[in-house]
Amino acid sequence: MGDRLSERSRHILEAIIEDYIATAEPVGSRTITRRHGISLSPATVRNVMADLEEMGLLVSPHTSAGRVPTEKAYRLYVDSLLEVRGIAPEERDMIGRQCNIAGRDVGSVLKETSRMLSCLSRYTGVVVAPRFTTNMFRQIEFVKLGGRRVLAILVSRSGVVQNKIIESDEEMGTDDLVRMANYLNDLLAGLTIAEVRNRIREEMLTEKARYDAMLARALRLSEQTFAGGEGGDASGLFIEGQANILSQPEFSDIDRMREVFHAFEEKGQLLELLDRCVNAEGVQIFIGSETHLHQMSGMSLITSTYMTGRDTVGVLGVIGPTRMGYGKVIPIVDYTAKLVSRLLEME
Amino acid sequence: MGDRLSERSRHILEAIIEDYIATAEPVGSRTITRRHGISLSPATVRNVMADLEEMGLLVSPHTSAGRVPTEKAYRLYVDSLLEVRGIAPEERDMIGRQCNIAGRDVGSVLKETSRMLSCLSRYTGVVVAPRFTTNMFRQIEFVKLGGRRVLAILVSRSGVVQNKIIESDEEMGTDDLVRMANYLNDLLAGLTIAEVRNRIREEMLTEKARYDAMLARALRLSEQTFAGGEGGDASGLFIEGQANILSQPEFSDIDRMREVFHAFEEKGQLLELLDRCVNAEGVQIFIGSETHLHQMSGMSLITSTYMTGRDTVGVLGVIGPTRMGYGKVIPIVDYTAKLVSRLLEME
DNA sequence: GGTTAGCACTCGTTTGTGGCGAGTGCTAAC
DNA sequence: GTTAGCACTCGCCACAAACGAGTGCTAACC
Repeated sequence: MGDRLSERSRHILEAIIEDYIATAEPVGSRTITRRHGISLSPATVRNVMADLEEMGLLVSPHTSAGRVPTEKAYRLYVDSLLEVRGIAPEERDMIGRQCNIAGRDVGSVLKETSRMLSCLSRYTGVVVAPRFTTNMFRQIEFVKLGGRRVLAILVSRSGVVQNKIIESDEEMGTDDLVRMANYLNDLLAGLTIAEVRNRIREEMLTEKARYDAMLARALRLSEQTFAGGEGGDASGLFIEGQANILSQPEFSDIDRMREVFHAFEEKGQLLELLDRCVNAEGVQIFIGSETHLHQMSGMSLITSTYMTGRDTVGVLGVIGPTRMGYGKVIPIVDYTAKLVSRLLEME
Repeated sequence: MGDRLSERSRHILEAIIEDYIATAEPVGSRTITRRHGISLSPATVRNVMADLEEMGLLVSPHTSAGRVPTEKAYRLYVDSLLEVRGIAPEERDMIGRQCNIAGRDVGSVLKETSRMLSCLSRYTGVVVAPRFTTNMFRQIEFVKLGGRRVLAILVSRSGVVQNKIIESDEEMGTDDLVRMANYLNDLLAGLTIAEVRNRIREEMLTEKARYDAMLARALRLSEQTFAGGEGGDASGLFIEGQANILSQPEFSDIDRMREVFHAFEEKGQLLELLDRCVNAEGVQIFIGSETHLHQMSGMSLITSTYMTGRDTVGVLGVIGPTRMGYGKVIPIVDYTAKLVSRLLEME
């Protein structure tokens, strides 16, 4: 009854988990013996199962049902039982085929990636664009709209475009706007967006700005451009294939499902969770409550990071039930992340 | 038994529809008499109901249940029974509060509008951005990315921004790109995006273009920029509040719901339907099968058009069950469309 | 001592039955 | 034309019985 698992117990546990992943039904001792490799009697298996239950790796929904793996069991499974196969060739081909960037914008590529993740995994795909603020500044342009409205267009080093409509104090000519943009492009070259904000504030305090009206105006305009974070729409979270989770038997409960969809619509908390993944390199796995999101209970998240430049990093992954085909999904996420990195190399 | 409805029948039908909208339960003769204004015995009401059923305005799910309105009944209801009240002041305020455009981009405003529609109606909000191709050209800019990649940024008259990464044949300097953009901005001023495409093709055939390498390059670059329609991500359809339809009792059937969500994810067919609304001015209503989308059976759509300029027109609206609160939703859609038009006036 | 056959037991699921009640259609009286 | 009365239909619910998958325990086996 030690905490160490015997080879046999591990084997049985693995069989149970894989059976449960495949069928979504509690697994009985009988079923296991019929399955591959295990030539023991049901009674023996039952003994082992009782042990596993005591260790907190299995639970039975009720006395006369089979056993179901706990989160702890899944954790053990992905950490030491599961050996990840490489990605299937046909999957690799499909990912490759999706990926040509010419004629598209970064946003649409990321959205398409999310869709592809959902399509291959049969769960829900998520892609988070790199935080705009950690991006390098590349270029700013101003376009005159009607009246005092000016459209500011911001391009980051990694080719992500943001635009904002700005209500300026006074009407400005097209020439003025071009000159301002040139000035700002010089001033802000090579900074991150976060640094840009500080730089603008500093610059506003200089003598030069105080006496040159045009300069002051340029700075005021840019201040508004860089104000207020990511800006609405560009929350940069692409969730695709939500409908896939409707097929999962664990979500036949309508209230449960509403909760999940609400979490998807809110995006805020999910984004927070995914943002935390930025720091860890490589594939990360959150099982059930490990996400610390109660709306996501019963769900797992597999993520990996991708890069669009030396140090601009985004996150992509797959959300599915804890009873997820980890062995299949992990290589998909891994390979996709690497491919997207290659694709968006922009420096 | 004439096809003409008596005043009394109309009154009863209206009561049935409104009761059913409120409760989602088949309505019995008894219930009706208890409701407002009708002081007849249940037996009389039953006679009337039998007539209405024969006219195809009501059906009963089974013999001992009440009656349920048919699509035909809803159509009659919105056409001649329902008198649309103005929008409630608190709703108007909420819409007004959402709407400031400064510091945001057109896309995020539209997305927010969709969210607001869903929030007020408690159904699902949809907003279609104006077709990019019917938009007037305002400005083009090129930004040099790494290697031979160029980022093309396209601004339409109405302030909508599109960007595309282009793989050019040869590496180009920043100065070249600026010069090209200037040339193209002159060339294409005042055309619609659709006209722009033809103009580029014409221009490529002129003597001038044949002997001026820079010009030819500019044209090739712009050709790629304008190729291939709306470009991926910017399908320009914003659907928000999908989770709201989960609360509707008619979608307690999980398969039914999966179908609806699939339709939302595909977007293609829905977009087609909404595109057709562009031509009709004012509020339009599609009830059930009138949408001609079988995935949308049992659902209704209320739309209105909005403008972002003299002749760039988009569509917004609400999707809900046929058993929708038409009286409440119609003014919301109407008012929102007018407000968005005012907000996005850009000329 | 680990393994296994046998067996009583548990408990969710399915099936069947009867009563209840909402609602109808019909008929006859007002 | 309207209404009361009444028999009838049919979904829904509660309860009970039969079923069966699966368990835990015990005793025998190698």
